[in-house]
Amino acid sequence: MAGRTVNVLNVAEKPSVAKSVATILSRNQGLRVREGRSRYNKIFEFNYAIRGQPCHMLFTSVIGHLMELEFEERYRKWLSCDPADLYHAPVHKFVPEDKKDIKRTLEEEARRCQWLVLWLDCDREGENIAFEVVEVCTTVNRHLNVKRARFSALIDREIHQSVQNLVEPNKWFADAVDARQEIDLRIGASFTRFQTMLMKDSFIIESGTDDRNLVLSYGPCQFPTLGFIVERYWEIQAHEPEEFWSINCSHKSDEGIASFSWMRGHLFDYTCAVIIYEMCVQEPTATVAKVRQQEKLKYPPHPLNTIELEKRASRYFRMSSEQTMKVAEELYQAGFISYPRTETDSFSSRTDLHAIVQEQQAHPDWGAYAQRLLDPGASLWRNPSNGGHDDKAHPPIHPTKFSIGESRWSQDHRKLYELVVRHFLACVSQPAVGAETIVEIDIAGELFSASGRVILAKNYLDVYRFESWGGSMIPTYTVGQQFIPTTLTLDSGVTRPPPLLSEADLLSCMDKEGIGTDATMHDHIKKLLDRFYATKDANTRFTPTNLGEALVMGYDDMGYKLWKPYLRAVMERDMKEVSEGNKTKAVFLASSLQQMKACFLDARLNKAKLLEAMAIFFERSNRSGSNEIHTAGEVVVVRPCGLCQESDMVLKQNRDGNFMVGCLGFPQCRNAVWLPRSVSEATVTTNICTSCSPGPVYLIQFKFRQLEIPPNYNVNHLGCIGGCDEILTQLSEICGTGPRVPARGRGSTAPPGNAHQTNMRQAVCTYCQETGHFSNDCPSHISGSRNAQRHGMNQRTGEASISCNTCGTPCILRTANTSNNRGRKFYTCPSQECNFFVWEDSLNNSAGGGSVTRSNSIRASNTSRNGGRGRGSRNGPHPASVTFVSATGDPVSGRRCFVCGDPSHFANVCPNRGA
DNA sequence: GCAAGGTC
Repeated sequence: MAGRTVNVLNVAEKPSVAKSVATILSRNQGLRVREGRSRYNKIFEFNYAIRGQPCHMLFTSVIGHLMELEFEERYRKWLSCDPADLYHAPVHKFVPEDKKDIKRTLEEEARRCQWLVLWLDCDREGENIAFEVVEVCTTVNRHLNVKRARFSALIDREIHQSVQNLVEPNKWFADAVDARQEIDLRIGASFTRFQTMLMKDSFIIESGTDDRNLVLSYGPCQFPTLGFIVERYWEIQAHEPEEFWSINCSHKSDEGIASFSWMRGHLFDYTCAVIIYEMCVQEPTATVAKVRQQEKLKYPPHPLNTIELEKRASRYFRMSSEQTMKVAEELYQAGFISYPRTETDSFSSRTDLHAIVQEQQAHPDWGAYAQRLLDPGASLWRNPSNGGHDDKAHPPIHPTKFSIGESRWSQDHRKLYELVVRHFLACVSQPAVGAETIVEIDIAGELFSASGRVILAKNYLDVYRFESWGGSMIPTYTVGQQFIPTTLTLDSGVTRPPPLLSEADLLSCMDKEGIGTDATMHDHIKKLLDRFYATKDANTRFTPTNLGEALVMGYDDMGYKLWKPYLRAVMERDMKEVSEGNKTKAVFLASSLQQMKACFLDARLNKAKLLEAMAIFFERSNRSGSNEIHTAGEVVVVRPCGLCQESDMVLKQNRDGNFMVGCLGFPQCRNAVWLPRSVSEATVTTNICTSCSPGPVYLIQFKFRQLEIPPNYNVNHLGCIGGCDEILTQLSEICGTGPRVPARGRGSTAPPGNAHQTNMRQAVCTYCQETGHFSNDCPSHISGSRNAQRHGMNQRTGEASISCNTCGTPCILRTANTSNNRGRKFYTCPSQECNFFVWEDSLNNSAGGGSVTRSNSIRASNTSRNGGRGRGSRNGPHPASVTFVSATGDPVSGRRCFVCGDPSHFANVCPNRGA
């Protein structure tokens, strides 16, 4: 159907694509360039034949979306309408001022063309932009023949194939985006106006910004992002440290030292751990059960996409995702790296990977590595792995131009270019190879293992300096070999809360839940900082501000999961339905907006929840004299923190009204003393306690609620939280302390209307029973080893009624704090030598004979037989060799039950063992 | 003064 030459207007999504495609199609022959109305969007001209039809091709571009969506004028002013009206207020698309010149170029060129070919990116947004271009062009030329070019990479064959097989634009794809835009706008604008006006009227909000500019925005991406941060923060607060025990063993020989860890990991039940430990100590000979040697590979990363670039730049350089994208964009604009906004993490088989490596051979730092890669004799090359993502539009991020660093580059430019190059070189390299040895030993039926690793070939790790693979040597062992452990200890530990979310963690959460796109995730993160919803520390970890926490808490109290990723997930599913033609845009819009409007109206009805949550952190603006004792920001120091020894401990009142004295170093330091629930008022005085340390410990004037304390206690009390105050201790025990209900944590299904808790659990040491620290931080400890612990006398319950059967020292009565036995009392010997332990309730149980002497304590001493006093000092090294002796000083030989002393069985099967 | 999505 060859005939008269037709003029074809071709439009790409960005200038770089217009240039690339024009260059490919023209084969760089007769390609002319001229200026358009917009300085960024050139117009390329050349001749081409589409299916035999001679064409004069004009190739230009837009810069992403050409149009924006906006409410009609009369709804634009914040006070012009009820925010609820924004769910049905008319909206229209328009070309914003900064895109007008692009529009004019399109109009001018479209007038003289017969065909319009759309070269927008082949995703939903691209299809939507295509329809924006169609609207602009067909408005001035109704006779345009509109076609779509589908291409998945800027590669010659693909582009030529694409132009010879033009298709129709996909309206369903564009519709899905239209609907998303409209829903985002209506939800965002309505909630933002509502909550901003509500809060600004009600509270004094310090946000570091001018009150006039304070906007409390709500958005379907920014709020779930904030939700991730708050949820983690709550998880940390709700964490209840739990003590656990593990048995550890080391063995030193001429070849070095091996640390064996218990293959059970750890136990939360102290008694069980002691019983097993005792079995080990009775028969301490270790027998090597298994020696496994295997080759281990550490693979290089997948090719680099945007999210990985952001995560790695954050991890390796602590660069913010926003800065990373800004620098990457500049490197891309200057031609040094490929397009930085890509989901793709696998290279097309058509990419000339060798050519990219070749370019890097001259680099002073990694040039030699690039040369080795290209040397077939070095066998370093490996085809890159496939990460499983492909946006069909862009390749993984890789270097496109060699540079030893340009003079105008900042440090960040240098770092990011280096990361892109090294990552690429790593991708085409062999994995690192290590030889791993795992040794398993058996002590009295318990298994322990130790491992060592030798790196045989670093391979990709030679160039990818950001990753490492630790190696450690252990002595050689053979199966059946026997030895006496150098140390065998029962150690305690405590479970720790997870850390605050890092930027890399946050990006992972967003990626996993589909919040934002690779090109926008960093924007959402930045928005949270700009809105003062969250802060980021030097380690790139995020903490919600009071404002951020209050907003999430308020909506959560209403029972709405507006701060969860579900809303976005549902919208994403609906968008997919629309883009596949299974649901119309009208149906999606109507149902979604109806639901959201109902949610909005309900939220507004329940605004008291939002106000309540805000009132926890902020002062009411319409009340001058708050009757609350401690408002946000007020800091009243009670004492220096003895745990972290860095910060002060201050008096605080939690959301539930309970008082506590907590460390300002929270959440890094979790030292806290909860005060009795019956306290109605607490004021720090200038009086200083004469006995508690570290001081000064300021006395607090308490007022108790009369009805909540026994009649023999005074309503007013000047007390000390340092541990010396019997009255405070007694009232804490009688009235209880701290939160009344568990704090919300991940997946909490707490019904709306719950009182809120911070639940910074009261720290109570299970050894000395003092508040303010856990047993692993107990000052009474001499070392972390259970075998060498000295227990402080319990001030409250120190009245020992029984004595240790080994040393005769009066025992202390303590309270178990493990999940299985919480609240149960037991006796232990305060001596560091004895491992005496007995449940209080078992003493009254006649089945066990009622005698504590049935317990067979064990001690470990060094060979000098000095009674063990020479070992276990806080910093002292372990002795070179240790033999185990029984309580009587005889070498341990026979097996005896720890509970009843019977040599016929072990304690774990003892018929007399307590529950 | 609101959203999220493109991109110079």
